[in-house]
Amino acid sequence: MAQRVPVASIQQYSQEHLREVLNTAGRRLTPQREKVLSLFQNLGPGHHLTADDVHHHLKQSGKKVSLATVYRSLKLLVDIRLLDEGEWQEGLHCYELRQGGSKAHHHMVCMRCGHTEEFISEVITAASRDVSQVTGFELTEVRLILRGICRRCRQRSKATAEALL
Amino acid sequence: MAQRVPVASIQQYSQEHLREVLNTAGRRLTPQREKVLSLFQNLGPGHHLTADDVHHHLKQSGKKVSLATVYRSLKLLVDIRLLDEGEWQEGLHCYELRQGGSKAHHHMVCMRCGHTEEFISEVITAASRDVSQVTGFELTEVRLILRGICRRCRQRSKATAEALL
DNA sequence: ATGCCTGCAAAGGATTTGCACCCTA
DNA sequence: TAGGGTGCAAATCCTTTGCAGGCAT
Repeated sequence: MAQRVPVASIQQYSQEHLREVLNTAGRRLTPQREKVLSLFQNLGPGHHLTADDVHHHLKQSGKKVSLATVYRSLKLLVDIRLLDEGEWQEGLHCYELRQGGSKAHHHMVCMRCGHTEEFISEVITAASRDVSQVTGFELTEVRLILRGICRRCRQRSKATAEALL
Repeated sequence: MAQRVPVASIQQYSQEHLREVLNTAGRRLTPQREKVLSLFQNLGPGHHLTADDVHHHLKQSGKKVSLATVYRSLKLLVDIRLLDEGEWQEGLHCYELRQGGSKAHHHMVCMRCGHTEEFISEVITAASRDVSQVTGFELTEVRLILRGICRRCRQRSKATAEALL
């Protein structure tokens, strides 16, 4: 297991990384963009937020960023590959902090409570690479979503069923 | 390989299946719903259409079904599990005929031309089951999307690059 | 200073919904 | 005949965009 790096460092690093990447592209590091990125960093990896979630979180923290700007920043951060975007729950476009390395992590979404777990599978990654290679496909992204009912919800419904007997 | 069943039979079967399922649920088989389902059946499996695509296709065939009804029918057909819904291309909700069996088929989408290939991987299916089992997750659906550049587009851009020399 | 960014509000696109009429079961 | 379905248009929801002023570089 990789050692956990202090949050402060991660933030520091990405803040600089962000400024650098932006400036190189002739774009700017603004307080708004910083706030959006910080939100994800403070929550830590594994959190999936919609644009609206981000807007609300920031508003509650007293950090005002307009919704339009939230949308613009999220898109930007995805371009820069600091965030990932996906529709894990039907109809909900969410963003999450991009995991440090090249590890493709996958999602397991509970259709009852919406809880999302992440996992990594070397087998699946390898299989994806194989399929791509055979097809002459240049693989950029592997995205796997398992949908179903999580353990907690299964136990809950089991308990409910028993109570009805 | 399973023997290929004549299209007519499939249609026949699903038409009846559709009526049966609907009636059982106190709902009705209408010409509109039939037209929407037929469109997918006539195109055959592997076609991904948006609600708007369906609307246009039907209009061109002289079969008028209002867009609102197309939306309502698509949702219904997904509920009945005759169609599958997915966002394979960013921001495009598409529908496709649900493959007969329990085989989870996956998608490989070219980010340049939008072409979509399908494939089946026993390895990935098995790995998904394993992960679910370990986590106590009741698996309902496995959805894998590989994004990248298809062979044709790679060759095309290679040719273009050479022409520029 | 320059011109990229922001906030606001309006525009836009996709999907849903209310309602009066229609038609299947 | 009853009540689910349809078409139409209006309403919603989510996201993008135009514009005037603001602020990094």
